[in-house]
Amino acid sequence: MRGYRIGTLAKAGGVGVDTVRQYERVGLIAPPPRTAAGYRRYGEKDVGRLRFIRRGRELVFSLEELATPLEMYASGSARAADVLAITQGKIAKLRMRMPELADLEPALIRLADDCQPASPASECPILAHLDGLSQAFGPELND
Amino acid sequence: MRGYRIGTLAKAGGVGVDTVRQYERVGLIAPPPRTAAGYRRYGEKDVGRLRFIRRGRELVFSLEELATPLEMYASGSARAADVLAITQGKIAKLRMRMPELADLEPALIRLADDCQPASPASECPILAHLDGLSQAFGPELND
DNA sequence: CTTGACCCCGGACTCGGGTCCGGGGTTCAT
DNA sequence: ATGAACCCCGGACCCGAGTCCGGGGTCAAG
Repeated sequence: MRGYRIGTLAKAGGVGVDTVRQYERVGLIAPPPRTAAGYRRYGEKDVGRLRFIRRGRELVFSLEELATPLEMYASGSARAADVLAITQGKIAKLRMRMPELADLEPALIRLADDCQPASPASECPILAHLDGLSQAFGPELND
Repeated sequence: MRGYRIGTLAKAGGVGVDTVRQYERVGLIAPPPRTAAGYRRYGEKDVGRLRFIRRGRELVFSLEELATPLEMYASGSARAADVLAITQGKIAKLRMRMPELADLEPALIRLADDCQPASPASECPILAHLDGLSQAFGPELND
């Protein structure tokens, strides 16, 4: 019998069997054809799709965010303009977050380098910096 | 009476009142002193701390991940080495994710530019690319 | 001295994303 | 033809991170 069954697919995609079924439930993966006995049978494309989802999850994307384009693709009905809009929204979000992440890494590295491993935490520059973040914003709130 | 009360703090930190209390519950923010009437009274440091948490949340960090360094700081007991270890772990994680994000953005932009907004989704290059991700991995699983 | 805005608390609820359970069928190699 | 390994299903359960509720106290201004 041709194709993957759910366990094989799950392994290939790096997720659990339950997770695959979950994805099907929420509509992220189309209900596959079944064998006579009712077993799900998946193809090569499903492996790719599953990997894509997992990859997306590992980054920033919610299942819902992944669902929309996949869904549109499945029903050949959606217009590309819609996809474009979604994509641009995603880009905007990434734009906002990326520099913060980019800033963070070297800062952490520098701080880690400065660390005197034996000293008490109260002298740790990482923590000092962490605390220092409270500056740079100047609120004048007082009740 | 000196200091912020919870509503003011929440506003300053850009979160809800309930969220502040939630953070206190889970130990991310120390229980502040209270007025005679039982109102929480916060200081400048708390504003910074709250902002730090929110900032962290907006990126990739879970509350738990944020808790550890904050906690260590609170109890001056922790050794800087521990903080260093945590920080380096974080850096490693960022290293893994950053390039993926960095790759993603221009790819999305390029694809968006290519989009013919009026065409059916089946011709959308974004979706094509999405589907194309299934290549680049070559599994030889078959049962 | 009332009104409205604020605060207290604990517990319940939501939502997303899984993960586990249990009773039962299928497949396949030995 | 029997046991291990796999699959079915639905529903229960879990966790993180909030968010809402409801009954009650506080406080300042009009």
